[in-house]
Amino acid sequence: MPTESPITPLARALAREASAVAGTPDAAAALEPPANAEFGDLATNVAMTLAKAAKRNPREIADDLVTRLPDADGLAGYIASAEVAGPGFINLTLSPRWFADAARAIAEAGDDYGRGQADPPERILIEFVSANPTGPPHVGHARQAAYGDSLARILDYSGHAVTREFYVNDWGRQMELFGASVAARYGQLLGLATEVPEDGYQGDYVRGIAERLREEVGDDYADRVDPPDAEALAVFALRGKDLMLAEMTAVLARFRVRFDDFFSETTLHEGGMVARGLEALIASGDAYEHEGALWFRTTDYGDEKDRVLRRSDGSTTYLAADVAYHLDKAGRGDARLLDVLGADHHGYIARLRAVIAAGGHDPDMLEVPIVQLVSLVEGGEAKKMSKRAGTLVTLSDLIDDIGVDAARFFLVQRSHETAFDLDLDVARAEGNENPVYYVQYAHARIAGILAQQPGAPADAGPPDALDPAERALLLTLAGWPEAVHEAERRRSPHRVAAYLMDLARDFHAFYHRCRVVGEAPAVMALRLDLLRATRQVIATGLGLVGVEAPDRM
RNA sequence: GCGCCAGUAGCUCAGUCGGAUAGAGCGUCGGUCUACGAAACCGAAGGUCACAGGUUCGAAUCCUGUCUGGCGCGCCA
Repeated sequence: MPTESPITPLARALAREASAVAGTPDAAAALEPPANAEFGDLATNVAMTLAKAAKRNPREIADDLVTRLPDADGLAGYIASAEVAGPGFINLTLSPRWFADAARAIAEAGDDYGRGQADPPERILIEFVSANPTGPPHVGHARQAAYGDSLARILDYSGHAVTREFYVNDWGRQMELFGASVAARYGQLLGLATEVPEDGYQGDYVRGIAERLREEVGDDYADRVDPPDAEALAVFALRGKDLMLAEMTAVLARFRVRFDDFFSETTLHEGGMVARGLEALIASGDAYEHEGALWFRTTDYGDEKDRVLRRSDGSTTYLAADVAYHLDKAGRGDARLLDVLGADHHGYIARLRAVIAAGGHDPDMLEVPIVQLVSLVEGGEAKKMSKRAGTLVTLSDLIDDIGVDAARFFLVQRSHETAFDLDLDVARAEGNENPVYYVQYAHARIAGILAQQPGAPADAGPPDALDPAERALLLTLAGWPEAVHEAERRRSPHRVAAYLMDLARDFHAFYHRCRVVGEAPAVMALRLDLLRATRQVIATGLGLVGVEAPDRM
């Protein structure tokens, strides 16, 4: 069963009392730890937000409220003190009993603490990475993969029904070029003087593809690649693509990224869906002929200019396939479509929304999170990456270099809306300068203690007093459901990473101030619950961003 | 020129339904291991939140304008 934050019941009780005092039906009560811990455990601005509606001085409302709170339903026994401060803030200090009850509740909720908060739960189709199957995924794809996969995990954890899809651009001129490039490398393996086309794929990985292809077909195509015939090229393109895609899937799996579906663009063309999509747009008046080409009237939906669907030579554009693809996606029964795109595709958003709208759907069902660029820094300088020069850093290279945990944590730690520099020297470090170990170390430390101390004393009751570090740690633990909820609502996995850094910091501070083993039963019981709760939340949180939570390091 | 994203500590970045003295990691300086893991902790230095106006009890946060940076603006994908 999903379990809410232990602060939530307090907030509900507070809102009820505040409404009663102010005489207003609904009180919006923010109840959160204050900026400065000296003010108490929790603070609320409810008196100030109610002041206008109630036409009363906020301090006056606050004064009335603090006299009622300690005895109110749901609060009795939990409020150690309530004071009015500043313009009308109410500062609360909570009793040891509340901390003990809260720690126990979180510890016992296990992996369900923070789960299932989607409001409302929806069927969501998330498409991400969708790298061209003509080459290995690079660092930019790595960021999109880390973002998309983490987001999918968070959406799923929050109660949405998530499908993860990879759109395969396996059609058109680029595939022909890829086939020709593979064919040329295959010819070279047989000692022929075949050359990769000028505008083809020059990367070394094409040799690898050709080698594996040769293992499949042997020398059967020896006399058909110099010069190549059309049928041979088609075979090289198709099999090359399959091999490339298999390799891509394997690397992504290594990166702990999985997909439910791989949707082939070719099936849209061969199945007639592209043609039917264009006909539908013509029928609805959303497409028109001009100078021999077919245009999509995307300006009707807010785009800057209309876009070509079918060129004057009769061939269809990339957009035509995307019309078919998005009409298909929109008709599958999902409430929401998420297209995760790179920053260089942001100009495409208006077009995609136009497709959805022209298909008779609510354009707001489509969300397009844009993942900004990531650049690599090494030795204090930007690492130059060039596809042509072969200095592109692939996802595989990145994993080999800094490891999956560091790569995923770094890539998801920053907001997807911000371009950032990934410092390889820091990410590579296995020591204290690497943030991912800061979080993992907290988990391993707790595992070590709990391994020696199996159970808490039963019925120990709350301790007489609390250490400030205990208060801070529990209040941060109480913030976990809100952190996940925010990550889900804002499509921002980096909120989870930021939360984990905060939690790890509070735990390490707690650890240094508070011993667990050998303390009085009531103290030890609370601290063991804090350890169990912290360990669980770290494990859950790291799991949501695809990072392991080791028991030993 | 138009559009999207950004501009917060020496560096990389959090902070975005407006709240009290703006935070973290790294880096710098100084401390802490004879009790549960020092990959840790404690303390210090370090900020005109790009700039200028506006909204209000209150603005890093909302509005307007300016400047700077990244990306985009094809009958390419």
